[in-house]
Amino acid sequence: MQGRAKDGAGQDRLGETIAAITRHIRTHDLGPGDRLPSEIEMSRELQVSRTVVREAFRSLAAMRLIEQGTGRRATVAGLDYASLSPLIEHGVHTEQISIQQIYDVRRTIEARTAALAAMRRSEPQAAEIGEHARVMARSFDDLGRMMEADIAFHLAIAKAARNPVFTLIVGAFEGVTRQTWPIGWRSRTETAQQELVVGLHGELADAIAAGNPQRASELMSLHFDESVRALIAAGIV
Amino acid sequence: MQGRAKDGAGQDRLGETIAAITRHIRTHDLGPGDRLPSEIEMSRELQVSRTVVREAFRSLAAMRLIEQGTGRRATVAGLDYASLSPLIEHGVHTEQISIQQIYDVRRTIEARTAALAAMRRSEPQAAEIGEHARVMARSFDDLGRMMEADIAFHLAIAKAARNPVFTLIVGAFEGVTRQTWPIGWRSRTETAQQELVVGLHGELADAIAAGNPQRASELMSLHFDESVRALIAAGIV
DNA sequence: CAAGTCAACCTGTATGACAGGTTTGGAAAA
DNA sequence: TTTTCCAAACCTGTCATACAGGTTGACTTG
Repeated sequence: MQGRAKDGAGQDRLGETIAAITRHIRTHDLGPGDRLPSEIEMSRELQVSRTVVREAFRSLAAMRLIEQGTGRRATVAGLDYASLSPLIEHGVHTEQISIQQIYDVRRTIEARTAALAAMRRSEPQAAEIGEHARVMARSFDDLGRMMEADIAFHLAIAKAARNPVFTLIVGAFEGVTRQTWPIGWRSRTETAQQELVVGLHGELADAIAAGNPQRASELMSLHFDESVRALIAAGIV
Repeated sequence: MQGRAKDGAGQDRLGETIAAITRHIRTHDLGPGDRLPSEIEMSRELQVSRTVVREAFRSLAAMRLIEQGTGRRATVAGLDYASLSPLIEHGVHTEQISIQQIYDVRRTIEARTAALAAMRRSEPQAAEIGEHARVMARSFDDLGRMMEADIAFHLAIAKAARNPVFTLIVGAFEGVTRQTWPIGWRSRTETAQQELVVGLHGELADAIAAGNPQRASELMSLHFDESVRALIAAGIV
């Protein structure tokens, strides 16, 4: 064991190793799918044990900057909101975030994605959005399917907005939505209310297909107003 | 070694351990600052090696759901956007996100935080926002200080909006901002342009202090319009 | 009762080992 | 020559053990 760390630099081996890996990605100009050095290679290069390198890789994998798999080299990851959902859920479970606060953010973001989608959506995207709305309309007997169609609907709109950051944010709320959706639905006791919600999705899909950003944005805002009312009616704060 | 995993469940020890830890937090109703079991305790309980438990803890720490420190038990973490900045930076470096896309998201979000801040800010918060604007106004000779004041200004507004999710999102862009701010500033070659930008911050602070959400929102939008023009002038896409 | 001390506990890191998945070069077959 | 197939080399996942150094809490001492 020779002078490994302590040579002027700090002694935060893990942090430095994480930095070294991200630096490697940048300096080698790696993109999604490109392979990273093996753990042993990296440990030799940085003069730290494989243990530290492993924890560094794991940390990056947890943030979804890289992807790992048994026997396979780690690869640079594409953008993925999977690491955001747990963060939001954690905030909600520990009562640092309220559901209403999430809805306020979603209204703000999704009014914009709806407008952008109306301007930028491709034909297949418009079709997909419409299809999700239609699935919802015929899933009154299968709420699980309706919920998934609802989530897919909003995500498809975000994707049609052609700005991955919006997709990231909308996706971040997916986990929480899956947990609160049934509550919100059940709170809409009148059939008329339920049909209104589903109908709103259809109109929104039409506005986006018709390329009417103003109306799309308005409908999305209406949708969230209604949702917040439903949640309040269900006693959710 | 007796029947550890493989007993009906899957064999993804790491994933299961992570799930077990988050479950522990939920079932014991732990909040920020509360201590988690030690690694050895956890490994005995889940019948996995300390190695796996360590990697699980590390993964959660990377997502900032828990906090670790040498010799100390891991504790549940408060909401923190520190894990989001690297994600956004990764997206930018790998060219999956453009700076303009980030600005579009920021405009959307921050027009709303400005309006909310105008409605909800406390007196100290209004004072803090104003102070950041004033620091900017007298830092033409120290761009590092001006940049930090600018970043702090926007974050203070997000906090004054009293919705932690907005703070999370605004904070997520901090890292990227720190890398692109100087470029944007330099592209404003005319002194008049530079004074306009700084002046806008002052007016925004005033609108928030005066409790004028409409104007605060408008000013924030103007600010981002100007910023995008500056970035385009600098050749940033 | 306050301050200081120490033992028990805990995390960070290193090393070595091995199971089982993945890659890859080259041999064998077409 | 090209394609197919296979075994060796390589790689990650997990376990066990060891020890340095930070933290904590209880016990001792003033």
